Amino acid sequence: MAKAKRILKWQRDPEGMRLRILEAAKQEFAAYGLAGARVDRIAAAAGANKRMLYYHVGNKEDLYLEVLEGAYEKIRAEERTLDLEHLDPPDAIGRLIDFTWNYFLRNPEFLALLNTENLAKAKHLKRSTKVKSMHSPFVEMIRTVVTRGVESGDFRVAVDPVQLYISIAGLAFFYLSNSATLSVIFGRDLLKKEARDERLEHMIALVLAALTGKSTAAFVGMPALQSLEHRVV
Amino acid sequence: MAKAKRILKWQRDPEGMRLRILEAAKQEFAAYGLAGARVDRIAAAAGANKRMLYYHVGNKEDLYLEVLEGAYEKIRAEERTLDLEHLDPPDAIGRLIDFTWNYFLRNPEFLALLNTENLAKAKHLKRSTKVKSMHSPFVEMIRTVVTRGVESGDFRVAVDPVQLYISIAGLAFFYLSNSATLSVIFGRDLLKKEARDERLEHMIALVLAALTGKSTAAFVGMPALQSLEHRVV
DNA sequence: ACAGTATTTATCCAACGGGTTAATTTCGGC
DNA sequence: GCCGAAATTAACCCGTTGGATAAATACTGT
Repeated sequence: MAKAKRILKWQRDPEGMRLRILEAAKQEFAAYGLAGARVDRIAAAAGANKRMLYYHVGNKEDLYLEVLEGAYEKIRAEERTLDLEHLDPPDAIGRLIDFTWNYFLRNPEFLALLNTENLAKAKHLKRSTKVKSMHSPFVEMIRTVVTRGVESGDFRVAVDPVQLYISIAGLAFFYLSNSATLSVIFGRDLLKKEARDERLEHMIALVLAALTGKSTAAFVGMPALQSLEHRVV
Repeated sequence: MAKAKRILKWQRDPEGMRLRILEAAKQEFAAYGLAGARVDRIAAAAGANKRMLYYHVGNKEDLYLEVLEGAYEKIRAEERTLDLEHLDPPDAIGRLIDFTWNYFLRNPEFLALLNTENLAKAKHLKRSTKVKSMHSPFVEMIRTVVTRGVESGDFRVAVDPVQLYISIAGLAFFYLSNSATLSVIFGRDLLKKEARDERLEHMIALVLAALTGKSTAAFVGMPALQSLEHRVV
């Protein structure tokens, strides 16, 4: 966590301060939820005085909403860099699953923030004009991929793209978001490398088998697939 | 919420009081999370004096753990009544999905409690000897169903039962737990009757298509399946 | 009856936590 | 150089909240 630079007494840095506050707030809200988050801790982590939060952003809920909006903006931005258009339909779906999985892995705070917001019954999201205008490009992407797949004969059947999107997200989200309790229940560490690889393989195999009708690696015991993801953004 | 009976002054009812406290606590923790829950609200909802919580259960965290344990006990009890053994493998999987879906629908607090516990990185669950000894019968159930399915030729491939269980739970859990934010994002009410029916159909079709290799209703546009669930417990 | 214990009520309080007030310091423009 | 707005700090306010104390009341066994 970047500490405030105090060369002599202090320096002005409004933009930097704002960013540090939002980053600290993201970590805090992700770690403790909205009610559990502490304004003082955010300020301390940001290397700021508590008063700064109110000066630069607003009260706790404003801060929370801004963090949430930022989280959505970030994933939407990355989603847009994925162009599934010129991939083979099965590859496109595999890539989508791979991206979703790795995005969640790389951004665990995003999962926690979504859970927090759902606990609040999306109260803040509903008020956010910003987020509502950022519709995910995925649904249309998926729709065209599915259509292409059906036309080419790669896919046996058409699926509602919203259902498919929720399914793919759900397969990844639940595993990661609930890894703590699941690891206790099943008595094995679901976050260790091998377990993560196995999970990705399973998800891709499950979805592709359903769509194409052909079995793939995880279902017939082949070695793990290489992750398709490269650095995005 | 059952109010304390005050016929004349007050009556003793330790067991009833305890149950009312736990029920009220469950609702409160599910609605606000651990940090957001208020001890006074729990007491009020239970028709009890706040002191009773500490007398009958313990402090806030003890109360929370007891609620969590109760939630696990309840689902495990219902799970045990489902015997998938003498069903056709595909029917058994369908029934499992149907049960999971409807259990989550009937017990939304369970979803919220799990999320809360995962936010706490399963800290309480780890300490609970009670929960750790209550393993879900599903994993073994699924293992034998899958084996039978492969032997009978109904299923093309063997799957790790833990992966399959997590996938089935995830398909249902994510949809329901995140229905608030997803409904905003997609601009449609995911909890209305038709949407719920459609989701169940989709989940069953997805998993069975992957396992059996045959397309089913949702994938070819047939009318909705009837829910298989009957009252349990 | 009555003694003793279990259960419940009525208050209280110290710490916490979000938010505010007011004073201080930096720095760009003139 | 210096003025005024912007940025930052320090200190405080005050309602909330988890938890505690102590007194009152109901029930049980004898």
